Amino acid sequence: MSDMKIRNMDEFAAVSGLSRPTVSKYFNDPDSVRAKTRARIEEALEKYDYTPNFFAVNQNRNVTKNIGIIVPNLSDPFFAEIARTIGDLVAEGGYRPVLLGSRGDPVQEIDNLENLRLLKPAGVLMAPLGRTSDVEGLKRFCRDVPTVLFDSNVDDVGAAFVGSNNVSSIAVIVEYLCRTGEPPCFFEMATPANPNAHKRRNSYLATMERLGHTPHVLRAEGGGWDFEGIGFRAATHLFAGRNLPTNTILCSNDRLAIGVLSAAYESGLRVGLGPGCALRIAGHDDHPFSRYTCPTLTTVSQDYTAIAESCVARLIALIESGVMPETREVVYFDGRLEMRGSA
Amino acid sequence: MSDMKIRNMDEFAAVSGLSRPTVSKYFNDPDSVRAKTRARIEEALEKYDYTPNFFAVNQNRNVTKNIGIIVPNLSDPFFAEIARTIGDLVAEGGYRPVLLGSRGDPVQEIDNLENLRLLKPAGVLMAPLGRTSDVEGLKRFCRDVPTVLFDSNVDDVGAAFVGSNNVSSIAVIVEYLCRTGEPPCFFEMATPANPNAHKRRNSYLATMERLGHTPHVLRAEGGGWDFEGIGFRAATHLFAGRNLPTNTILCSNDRLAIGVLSAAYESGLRVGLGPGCALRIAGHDDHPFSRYTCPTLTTVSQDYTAIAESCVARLIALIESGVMPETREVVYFDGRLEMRGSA
DNA sequence: TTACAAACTTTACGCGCGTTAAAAATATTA
DNA sequence: TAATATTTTTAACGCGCGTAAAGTTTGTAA
Repeated sequence: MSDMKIRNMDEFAAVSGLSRPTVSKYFNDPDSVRAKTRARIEEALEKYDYTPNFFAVNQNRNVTKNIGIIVPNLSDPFFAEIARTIGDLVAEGGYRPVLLGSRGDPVQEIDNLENLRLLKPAGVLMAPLGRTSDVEGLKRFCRDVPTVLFDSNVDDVGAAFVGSNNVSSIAVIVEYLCRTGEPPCFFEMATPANPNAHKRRNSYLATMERLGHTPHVLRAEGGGWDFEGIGFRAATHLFAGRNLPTNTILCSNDRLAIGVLSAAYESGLRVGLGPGCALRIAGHDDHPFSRYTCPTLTTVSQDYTAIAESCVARLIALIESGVMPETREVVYFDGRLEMRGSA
Repeated sequence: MSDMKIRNMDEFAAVSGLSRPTVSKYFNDPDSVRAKTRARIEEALEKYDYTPNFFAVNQNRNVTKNIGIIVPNLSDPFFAEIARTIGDLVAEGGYRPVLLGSRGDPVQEIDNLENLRLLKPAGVLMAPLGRTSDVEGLKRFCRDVPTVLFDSNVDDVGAAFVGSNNVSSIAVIVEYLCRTGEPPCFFEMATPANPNAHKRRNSYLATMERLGHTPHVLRAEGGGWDFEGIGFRAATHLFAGRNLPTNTILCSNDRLAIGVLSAAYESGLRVGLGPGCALRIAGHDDHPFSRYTCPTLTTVSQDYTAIAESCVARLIALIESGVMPETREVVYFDGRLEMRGSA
C-alpha cells in the first residue's frame, strides 16, 4: 500500500496506466473491461486505495444504486430485525441500503420519502404505517420511484406487496386454541394503525363462526406505539373487573400480548396450559422477545426470511427490467404456529 | 403550487427573480441574505417546490452537513432508542443524521465507517462494539473525522466520550440490594464485548468489599448478541444445580436479566420481594422491555436524554470550532435506581 | 499474414452547484 | 442629497465523474 494520496479518477487512471474512461467503465461494471485491464486496475487498487467520489459519481445519474428501506418504527425489534435482513439482501444484490424509520409518524414517513428522493434511489422497500399514512403522498412518491411494500398493505400503493397471510395464520391459531381449550376472545387496539389488525380480527370472526363458537372482541383504548403499555393497562382493568368472556385471549400482536402477560402476572393470574393456570394468552408475529416472556408466548411466526427475499428480489427485478408493471402483485407467505408455554 | 418543474438552481433563481449566487447563498444560510430577498425566495419555494440537488451541493465540499450515527446493533431496542434520540437532536442542530448498525460485527463496524467516509461527514457519533472493535481502524478514522463516542468507551479513540457512570450506578443498586435483603451475586457474560461489563463487575466487587460482604461472580458462557438466550441457558443450569451462593442476582445488563427471569419462571422459582419469593433479580440499563417483564425488572436507568444531548452538543461544538481538541474529554452521567417488582 | 471486431485512448462536453472578483444596485447614515 | 456600507448581479472557473465521438491499438479468426 503506497502512501501516495489519490485525489481523483484521473490520478488513479494514471497510476494504473490506463485512461480515465476505461477506469470509469470498470467501476460501473468490472466485467465490461478486458480481463487484463481489470487485473491492472485491481492491482492498482491494492496498492493505492481509491474509491470514486460518491457525490460526483451520482451527480450525473438520474438514478443511483441506492435502495431505501423504510419501516414504521426502528425501535420495534420486529421491524429492526426485518430491516436488517432486507438490508443484507439489498447489499448482496449490489445495491446500497439506506435505512430509515418513520417513528410512527405519517409526517416523518413522507419526510423520509422526500429525503430519499434526494438520493435518487433506484427503488424503495417500505413497510408503511398503514391507516395513518398519507396515502396520496405515498402514491405521489411511488409514481416516480419503483417501490415494493411489505408488512402492511395499502391499496394501490407501490408496484407490489409482500407480507404474511393473516387470514390463514389467525385461522391456524384460533383452531389450535379451540382444539386445546376454551375458544379465545380477541384482544386488539381500538384504533389500530396497522391494516393487518383488521385482517386478523376478521379472520378471527370468520374462523370462530366456522367452528360454531361465539366470538368476543375486546378493544384497548389508546394510541401511539407503546403497545405493551396499552395492552397492560387495558388488561389490568379487564382482570380487575373479572368479566372475561373466556379464559383464553388471542392478542392481535405479540407486543400487546407482552403487555397482557405482564398485567396477568401483576394481577396474580397464572398463565399457561397446565392445571392451576387461570388464563391462556397467545399472540401473533413471533416477536424477538416472545421467547423470553413468562411464560414463553405461544404465537404465530411470520416467515421473515421469505418475505425479505421475496420483496428484495421483486424490487430488483423491477429496477432492472426498467418498466413499471401494469398489474400490482400481492404475495402472501403463511405463518407457522409456535407452540410455547402461554397457550 | 405551480406544476412547472424546476430543474436546477438557475431555473429556480429565474422564477424567484434573483440571481443564482444569491439563491445559493440563501440555501447555505438563509440569514445571509436581506430579509426582502429571503421573503422572495421563500415565496417562490411555496409556489415551485425545489430542493438543491444533494449530490451537486456536496460534490465541491470537503465536508458536508451529514453526521453519522453508529450503534453496535440496531436490533437492540436500547440502542435503537438512543439512536433515535440522537438522530432527532442532530436534525435539530441542522445536520443530517445517517444511521448505521454494526450488527455486533467489527468488520461491519469498519465498513460502516468507510461508507460514511464517502459521505464526507462533518462528524460521527459512535457507540463502538468495544473489546472486539478494530481499535486501529477506529483510530485511523477518528484522525480524519471529528468523532464522539458514547455508551462504550475505547481508550484514546475519538475526541470525547459520553456515557453512564457505571461505577456509581452499580454501587447504588448493590447498596440497595444489600440494604433490603441478601447481598447479591453478580451475573455476567464470560467474555463480554462491551467494556461497561468490566466496569460494572469491578464496581460490584469494590462495593461488596466496602460493605463487608463476600462477592460472588457467576459467568455465562456464550458469545454473540443473543444475551437473553445466554442468560436463560446459564441460569437454567444454575437453578437446576441449586447452588446459588445467594438468593439475589444482579445481572450485568437487563437483557441478561430478562433471560434469567425467564429461566427462573421455567424453573418454578418465584421472583420478587414478597414472602414466597425464592429469588431477587436486578438488571442495569432500564431496557425498554424491563417495564413489562414478569415481575417488572428492578434496574438502573441510564440518562438517555442527557447522554444524547451531551454527545450531540459536543460533536457540533467540535465541528463548528473547526479544531481537533488536544485533550480528550470523558463525561459520565449518573444512573437512577428504578425500583420495581423483581428485587 | 490479413481482416476485422473489440477494447482502449484522446478529446471534449455537460451535470448542478460553490465560489470569487468586479460591477451595479440598493439601503443606511450623515 | 450626498457619501458610504451592504447586498445583489454578472461573468466565469472548478469540482469529479459520466459519456459520446473519433481515432488507435490489441486480440481473434480466417
